[in-house]
Amino acid sequence: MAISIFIVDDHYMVIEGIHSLFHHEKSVEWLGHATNAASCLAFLKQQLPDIILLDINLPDKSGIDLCKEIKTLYPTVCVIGLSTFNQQSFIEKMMANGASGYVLKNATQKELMDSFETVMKGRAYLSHEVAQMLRSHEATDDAPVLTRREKEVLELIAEGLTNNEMAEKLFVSASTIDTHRKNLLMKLNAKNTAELVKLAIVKKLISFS
Amino acid sequence: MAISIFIVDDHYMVIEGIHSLFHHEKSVEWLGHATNAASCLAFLKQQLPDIILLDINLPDKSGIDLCKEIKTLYPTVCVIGLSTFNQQSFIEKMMANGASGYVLKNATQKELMDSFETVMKGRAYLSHEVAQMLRSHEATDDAPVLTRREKEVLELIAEGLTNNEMAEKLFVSASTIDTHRKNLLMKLNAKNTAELVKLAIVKKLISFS
DNA sequence: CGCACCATCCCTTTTTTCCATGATTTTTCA
DNA sequence: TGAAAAATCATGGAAAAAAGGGATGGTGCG
Repeated sequence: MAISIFIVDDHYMVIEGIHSLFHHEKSVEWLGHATNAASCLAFLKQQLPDIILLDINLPDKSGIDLCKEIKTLYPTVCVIGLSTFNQQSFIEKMMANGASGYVLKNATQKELMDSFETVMKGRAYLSHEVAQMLRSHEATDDAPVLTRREKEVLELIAEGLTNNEMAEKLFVSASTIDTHRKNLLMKLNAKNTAELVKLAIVKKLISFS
Repeated sequence: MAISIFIVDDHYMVIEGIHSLFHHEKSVEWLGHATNAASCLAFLKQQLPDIILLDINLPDKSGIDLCKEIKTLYPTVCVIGLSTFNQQSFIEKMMANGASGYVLKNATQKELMDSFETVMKGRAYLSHEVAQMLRSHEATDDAPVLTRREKEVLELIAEGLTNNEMAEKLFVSASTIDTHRKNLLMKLNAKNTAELVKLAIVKKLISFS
C-alpha cells in the first residue's frame, strides 16, 4: 500500500524537487500540490492524503496556522513541516499545532522517506539537524509570557515612542507606562531599552515587516 | 549550442527541482551542483559554465560575497542570484557585485529559461515579482552605508551596553561613542535607541541568532 | 474569602541618552 | 599628494530612562 502525499509550498522549485525525488518511487503516491493555503484546503475537501508536506511560509497564511486548521478539520492526516529555517520557535509552534514532523529543505530523499515511514507509524519525526539544534537550545531560548498591555507598550517602544507619547496614545499616565517598561525589562532580562528591543525581536514577541 | 549551467544551493530539494526542470531540455546542459562556496570554487577550477545559479544563503559564505569572488576570478561567467527573499538590499548587493540576474525560487521553468537566454545575450534579468517590488520600494527602503566603527557600536548598543561600557570596550572616550551614536540615529533616521535597534534589525544591519 | 495577577498611579534619585556645536587627527583613495 | 571620509575628543544643557520605593482597585479562581 503506497503512502499518498500532498505538498503545499509556494516555491515551484521545491515542489518540482520533491516530485522528482519520488516520481519513480512505487511506495509513494504523489497526489499533487498547492502553492497557497486556500487551494490546499480546497483540495482536501476532495481528497485526503496520508501525509501533507507543509511549508512554513505561504503567501496567504502562515503554515503554522494552516497546520492547526488542517488538524482540526482532518485529524487523521499527518502534517510534516517543511522549512529552510532551523528555528526553534517555528518548530515548537508547528509541533504544538499538531504536526507529526519537521524537516528542512536540505533533507535528502532518504531522510524524507524516513520521515514518511516514521509518521505513518504514528511517531514524530524531526530531521537530524533539527533535533540536534533543539537539544543545544534546550534551556536557553524561552520567551516570557507578556500581558496584553505589555505587548502594546513593547511594540510602541520599538516604534520609538517615549513614555509620554505612549501615555497619550494609550490614555494612561506616564507612570503607568514606566511600570510596564520596568516589568518588560525584568521579564526579558534586558539591561536597557536597546537590549529589550533586540530580545523582543529575537524571541519574536514583536513582529515587523 | 546548449547553455551550460551550474547551481550552487544548500537545499537539496531546490537542486533537484531545477535539475528536473531541465534534464529533458536539450538546450540546457547541466554541469552539476555544489552545496557550499568552497566546493563551488573548486569546481570552477576544473570547468567553467555559461551560467551559475547562485543561492543567497550558503553555509560557509554569503552568496553575495561568493558572487564577487567568482566575477573577479572568472569575469566571463554569468551569475544569476537565486533566493526565496524578495529583499531589495539583497538584490542590489547581488547586482552590485556583478550578478547578471536575480530570480526567486518560485519562478517557473519558463521564467528560468527566459533568464538564461536574457543573460546570455549580455542583458540583465530580474524576475517579474522582483522588478515589480523594486519599482514600488524605489524611494523607501534603502539601508544606509555604515562605517566599520558605526557597525561595531551599533552591535554593542543592541547588546545593551551603555556609552561608558562601550568606551571601555573599544578603548576610546565616551564622547566618541556619543558621536557615533548620533551619526547612527541620523543615518537610520531613528528617533531614539529603541527605534534604532528595530530599524537596524529590519534593515539587516545587525545579525542575531 | 483569600490569593495571584493585572493595570493603574505616584515619588525621588541617578544614570543615560539626545542635541548642538566645534575641533583635531588618521585613513582612504582617486 | 591632496581632498574627502572616518574616527577621535570635548562642553554643556535638556530630555528621557533606570532603579528604588510604595499604593489602589479589579478580576478570576479554587
